[in-house]
Amino acid sequence: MLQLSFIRENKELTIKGLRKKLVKNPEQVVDDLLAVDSKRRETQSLLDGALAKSNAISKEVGNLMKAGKKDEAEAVRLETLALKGEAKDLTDLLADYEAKMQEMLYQIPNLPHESVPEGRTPEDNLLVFESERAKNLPELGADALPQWELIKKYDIIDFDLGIKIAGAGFPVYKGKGARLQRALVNFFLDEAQKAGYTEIQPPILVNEASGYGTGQLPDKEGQMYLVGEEKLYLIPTAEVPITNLYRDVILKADELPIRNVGFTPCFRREAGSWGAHVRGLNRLHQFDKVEVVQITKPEESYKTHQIMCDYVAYLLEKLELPFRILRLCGGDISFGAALCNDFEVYSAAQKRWLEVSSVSNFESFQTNRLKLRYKDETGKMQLLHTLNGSALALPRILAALLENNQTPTGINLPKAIWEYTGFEKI
RNA sequence: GGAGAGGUGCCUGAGUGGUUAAAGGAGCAGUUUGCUAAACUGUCACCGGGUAACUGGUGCAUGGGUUCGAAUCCCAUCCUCUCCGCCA
Repeated sequence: MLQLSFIRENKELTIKGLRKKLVKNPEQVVDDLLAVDSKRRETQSLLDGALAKSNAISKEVGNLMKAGKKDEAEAVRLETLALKGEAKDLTDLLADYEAKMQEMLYQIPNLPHESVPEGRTPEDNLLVFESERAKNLPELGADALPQWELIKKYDIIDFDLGIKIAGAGFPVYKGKGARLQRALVNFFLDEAQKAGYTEIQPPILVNEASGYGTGQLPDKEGQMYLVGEEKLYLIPTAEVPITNLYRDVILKADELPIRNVGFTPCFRREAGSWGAHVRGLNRLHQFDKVEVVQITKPEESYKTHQIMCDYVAYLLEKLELPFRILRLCGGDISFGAALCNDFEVYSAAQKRWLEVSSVSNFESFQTNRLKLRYKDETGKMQLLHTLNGSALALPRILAALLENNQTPTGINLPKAIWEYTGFEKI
């Protein structure tokens, strides 16, 4: 959620940013918001005056009662009836304006960073980096198998069993498949720890307030699983619980930056997004992911974003995967992000690029909802910045590893994870 | 699931209708100091008004209600803890 004071003071900048994010009629959106805001403030002033008067009268009644002047107190008491009605009306009016403003603010996306390219579709995303392996893509020959065939051939993941016990999109990992997945998780967690992140094991169900805190609600209501009668949501990413640990928190400057990493399963309904390219591991309702989350001072967040991107790139190099980095354009970047770099690995049998990580800077968009702040050097309360990124999402990494490393005699795993798998080959 | 207790600021914790989020502690800042300690002073958040000093309002789990006036009384909801039961 954008800060109202920012919009008020930077109207043109806001409109420009919203236009880049392809918001329709940004002038109208901002004007409507500011109109409600100005009425709200006007109403608040009137209400404050009425309440101040009423407080004074109450005090007077109290004093008269204490002094034993009961009749005078009674007379003053009668005077307040009109005032009371007025205050009630103003209170209701103010509540209306506040609710309306809140609703409008929730609908407004974050403003994109200046380095975000203009654009509408994924084709408009900007290629910012290609790894050496990406410049020299592996050629597998005509008989190369896509991941869904390899999975069957080596019997490491069973989709039919998943359908039997849960439904499509819930794979069952078996034998070396399960072991490989666990090995990758441990590899990612150990690397993150070496890079300075603290490991967190959060709940994977969260309440409504947490959904609002990180911005999944109300924007993506239908994309999360709602569980039971408790109104709890299955998390779509560890970002949600790990960032919400800091909801309603005022941090001290010396506690910053916060660097957390968490491994969780992630659940996504993916309503309406099933199509031709979602076979096998490409899109799932449940998948595992290791997520890194940082909370920084505002002036450090872009430097941190770069560090996080470098870290993800380092992991992909260790896994010997060809990858590229795309800077998402205004039309493709998510609702709450100011800047987002997508990491894609090349899956050589499908001959497709698969997104395995998004590293985003939310600036103060989440912390404004979370009320996550710190006192800066001058003693002023300031919203912090949040960033997060996958490091990494498992299924597509698995897909690329299987496809790119297939040989007639088996699948050769990258050296970096041998000590975790206990085998070098599937 | 049964019974009970409770939710007040960063923490402890008083407060059963009348100025006040008491009081203490922690942390931080300032003063003092050769240094440290001690002492003293200041220090909750949010929304308004004001260039500013300052000032109005709101907040005692949440939402309603009663009252001139609510932390305090009433209703509903949420959460936590204890004991019993069940149980990974």
